[in-house]
Amino acid sequence: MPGAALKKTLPPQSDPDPTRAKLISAAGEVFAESGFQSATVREICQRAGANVAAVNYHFRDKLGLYTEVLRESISANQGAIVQEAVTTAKTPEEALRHFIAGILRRMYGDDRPGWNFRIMAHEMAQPTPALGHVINEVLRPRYDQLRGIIGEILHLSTDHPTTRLCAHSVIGQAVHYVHGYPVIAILWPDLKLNQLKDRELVANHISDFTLRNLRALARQSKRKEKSK
Amino acid sequence: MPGAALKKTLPPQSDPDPTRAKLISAAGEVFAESGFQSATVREICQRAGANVAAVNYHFRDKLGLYTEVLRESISANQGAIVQEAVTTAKTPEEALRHFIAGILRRMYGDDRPGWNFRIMAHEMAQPTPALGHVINEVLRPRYDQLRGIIGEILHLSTDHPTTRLCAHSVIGQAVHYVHGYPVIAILWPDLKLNQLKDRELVANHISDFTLRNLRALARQSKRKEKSK
Amino acid sequence: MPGAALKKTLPPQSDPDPTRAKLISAAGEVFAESGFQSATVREICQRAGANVAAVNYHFRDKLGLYTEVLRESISANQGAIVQEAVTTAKTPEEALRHFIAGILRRMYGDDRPGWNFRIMAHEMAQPTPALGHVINEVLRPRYDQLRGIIGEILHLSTDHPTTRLCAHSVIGQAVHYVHGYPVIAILWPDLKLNQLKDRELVANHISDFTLRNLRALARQSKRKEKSK
Amino acid sequence: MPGAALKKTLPPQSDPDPTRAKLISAAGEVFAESGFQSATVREICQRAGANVAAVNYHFRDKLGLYTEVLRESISANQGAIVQEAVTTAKTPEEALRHFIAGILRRMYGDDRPGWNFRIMAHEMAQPTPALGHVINEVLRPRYDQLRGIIGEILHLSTDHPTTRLCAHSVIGQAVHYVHGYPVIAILWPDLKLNQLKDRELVANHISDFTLRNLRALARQSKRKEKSK
DNA sequence: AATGAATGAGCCTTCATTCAT
DNA sequence: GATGAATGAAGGCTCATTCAT
Repeated sequence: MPGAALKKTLPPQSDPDPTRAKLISAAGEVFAESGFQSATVREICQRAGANVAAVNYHFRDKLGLYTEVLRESISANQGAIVQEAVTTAKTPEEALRHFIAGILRRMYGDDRPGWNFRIMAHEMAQPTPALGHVINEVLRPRYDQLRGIIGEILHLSTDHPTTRLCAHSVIGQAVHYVHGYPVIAILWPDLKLNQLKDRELVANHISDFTLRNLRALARQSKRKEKSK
Repeated sequence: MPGAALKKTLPPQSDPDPTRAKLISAAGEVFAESGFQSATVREICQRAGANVAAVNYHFRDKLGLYTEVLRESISANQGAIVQEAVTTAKTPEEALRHFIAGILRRMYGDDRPGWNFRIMAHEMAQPTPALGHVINEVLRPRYDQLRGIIGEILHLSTDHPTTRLCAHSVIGQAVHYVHGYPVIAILWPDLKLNQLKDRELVANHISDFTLRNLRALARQSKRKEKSK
Repeated sequence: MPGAALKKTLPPQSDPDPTRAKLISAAGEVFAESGFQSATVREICQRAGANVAAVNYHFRDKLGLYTEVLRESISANQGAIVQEAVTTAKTPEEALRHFIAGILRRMYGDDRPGWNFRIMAHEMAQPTPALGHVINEVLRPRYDQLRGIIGEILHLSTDHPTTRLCAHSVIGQAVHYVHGYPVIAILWPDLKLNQLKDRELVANHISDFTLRNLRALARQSKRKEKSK
Repeated sequence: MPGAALKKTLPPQSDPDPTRAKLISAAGEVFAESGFQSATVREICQRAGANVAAVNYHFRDKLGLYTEVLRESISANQGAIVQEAVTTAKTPEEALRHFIAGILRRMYGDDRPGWNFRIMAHEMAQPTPALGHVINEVLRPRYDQLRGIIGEILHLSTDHPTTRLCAHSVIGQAVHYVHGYPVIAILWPDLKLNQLKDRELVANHISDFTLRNLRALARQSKRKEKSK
C-alpha cells in the first residue's frame, strides 16, 4: 500500500477530524437550519462534540465562525462543476442548460444538501454583516455570467433591461425550489427533489421555459434591427 | 343602564385605538422585519406603546400574537383586489396578467409594504408551527386558482405536471422580487420596485414570458391530441 | 398614636424594603469590597435576595447600578454633616477641625462603614467611566472648600501652590486611614478606628499637625509682605 | 562535553531573553495597571510574546506569577537607593528628607514608573493572599525605619502613639500622590509629577511640613520632661 | 522545555413569561 | 382590564487552567 504510506508522510495538517473542521461542518448544518441569529453556539458545539469555548478559540466569534462557513461554502462553489460545465459548453443554449441543471444539482444532490442555498435564504430574510461579502464573492460573478449567456442568445448587452429581466426569471424559477421548499413539499408532495429524475424534470422545464422565450425575443430584436 | 347597553351594541371597531389593534399592527411590522424567532416581544410592545405584559395578556403567547397577525393578514388578503380582478377577467390570459400584476402591487405598492410577503419569506427560511395554517388558508387557494388559470390555457388538468411546473415558474419569478429584494437592490440598483413604472415593467415581463410559453405549450398539446 | 396614622396616609412610595433599594444597598457593600470590575452581579443579587435579572430590570446595566450607587452615595454626602459643621464654624481653624473630624467620622462611624470612601479607593486604583462624574460632583467641591479654608488661614489665594500643597497634605493624611486600612490594621493593631476615642485621636493629630504648619506659614508670608 | 559544562557554569542571567523574565516584566506592567484580579493571563502573555500556557508552566499559577513579581519588586527595593541614602545621612532630619524624596523619586522617576507602588495601591483596595507577605517583607521594615527616624527626632520610643501618628502623616502625605494620581491629575493639572522640579517641590513641602511639626513636638516633650 | 488545542466554570445580559395588585 | 415588578432559563463570551504532544 504505497498510497497509505504516502498519506502517512504527508504533513499532519490533514488530520482526519480536527475540532475546527467538525465545528465548521456542524455550524453549516445549524446555520442552514436556523439562520445566523437563531442558531446557537451551544447547539453547534454539541453537534460537533466540542466545548462551548471552542468556537471562541478557533473563530473568535459566532460571527467569525459564520464568516468562515460562508468562505468555505464559497470556495467549495468556486471551482465547482457549474462553472466548468458552463465554460465547456459549445453553444450559449447548452451553457444555459448546464447552468440551470448545475444549480438544481447543487441544491439537493450534494452531500451537504442545500447548505449554502439555505443559508442564503436566511441571509435574504434577515441580512447579516456578511451579506455584502456573499454578494460580491458568490452571487455577483454568477449573476454576471448568467447575463453574459443570456445576452449572447438575445444579441443584447448584458446591461439591457430585457437581459436582466430574463436573468431574474431564470434565477427566480430556480431558487424558488430552495426558498420555497417547505411549502412545495406540502403543496406538491409527489415531487421528490432529492431524486435525480425529478431534478431533471424541473431543470428541463426551466430550461425549455426560458429558452423558448429567449429565442422568440431574439427573433424580435433581429426583426427590429432589420426594420431599421 | 342605557349607556352600557348602547356601548354593547356598538360595533367593537369603533374603539378608536385599542391596545390590541396597536399590538397587531406593531407586531406585523416587527415580524416582517425580523421573523418570528428574532422578533422580540419588548420591541413590539414598545412600538405599540404598550406594557411588556400586554402581549401575554391579550394573546396568551408570542405565538398567539403571531398567529393573530397571520390571521389578519390572511383575511385582508381574502377579499382582496387580486381575487376580484381575476374573477372579473374575461379571458384566462387576462386573468393571469391580473394575477401577476396583483402580486407585485401587493408586494411593494400598499401602505404596509410587503408585510405578509416578508413574513412568508421568513416562514419559509424558518418555518414555525403556524406554517401549516398559512399554507392551507393563504397559499393553497391561490395556488389552486393559479393552476386553474394555467390549466385552462394549456388545456390540461390542474394536476398535470406541466401545469404545476408552469405555475411554479410564475410563482418563482414573482416572489423572487420579494425574497431576493436585498440582493436585487444591490445587483440591479436602477430598478425601483416602489415605483409604479418599474413594477409594471416587471409584471409585464413575467406575464409575457409566461404566456408566450403557455401558448406554445398549448399548441404542442393540441398537436399531440390530433396526431393521436 | 396619631403619628402612626399619619404615616399610613402617606403615599406608598416609602415602601419599607423594595427590591430596588435592597439592590443599591447590597451593591454598595459589594462594590466597596471588590470594586466595580471584580464585583459580580450575582453576588449583589444574592445578597439583596433578588433575581439575577433584577439588576438589568431596574438599572439596565451593571454600570447603571454602579452609577446609581455613586449618585446615592453622593447625595447622602451632599447635605452632610461635614458641610454643615464647616459652614457653622466661627473661625477657619475651627472649620478645618470640623472638616477633618467629619471625614474620619464618615469613614468609620456611619452605619455604612466606609462605603463611598472604599469605592473611591477602587476608583483610583482602577478608574471607571464614572470617575469624571465622581470627581466633579463629590471631590472637586470638597477640594475647593478645603482650599478656601486653608487659603484663608494662610492669607493666600486658593490657587497658590502652597495652598494646594497644604490641602493635599490634609487629604493625604486623612484618606490614608481608609486607603491603607488593611495595612494599618496589621502594622498598628492597637488602633481601633471604629471606636470614637481613636478616631478623635487621629483627627486631633491631623488637625494639630496641619494647623501648626499653617500658622507658621501664615507668619512667614506676613513677614514677607512687610519686608516688601 | 565541555560545551555543556560551560553552559552550566555560565550565570543564568546571560540568557539574553528568557521567557520567564519577559513574563515577569510584562506581568509587572499589567498588574500595576489592573491589579491582580482584573489582570488577565492572556494580556500578560501577549505582551511577553509568550504562549498562553507559559504562565502556568513557569509559575504554576496566576498567583504564583504575581508572588514572583512581588518578590522581584521587593528585592529590587531592598538594596535600593532609599535605604542607602537614609543610612548615610548624618542627622535624622536629613534622613527623613532623603526618605521622602526617595519615595517620590521611585514613584514617578524610575524607568518602571510607579510599578510596585501602583501594585500596592491595588493590594490595598483589594487585598490578595500575598498581602501579608508584602507587608512583612516590604512595608514593615520601611515603617519601622521611618518610626526610628521620627522617634529619634521626637525623643520618643518608636511605639509611642505620637511617633506612629507622625509616621502615618508622612506616609499618608507621600503615598497620596500615587494612590490619588488619577484625581490629582484632574484637580491640579499644572502639577507634573514626572518632572524633577515638581517632584522636588512636593518632596520639600512634605519634608518641611513634617519637620516643622516634629521640632515643635520635640520641644513640647522636652518641656514636659523638665516640668516633671 | 515549551506549546497549540481544548475545557469547564463563570460572567453579563436578554428573553418570554408570570405574579400581585 | 391592565400593568409594573420580578423571575428562571438561556445566550454569547471570557477566563484560568490542563492536556497531549
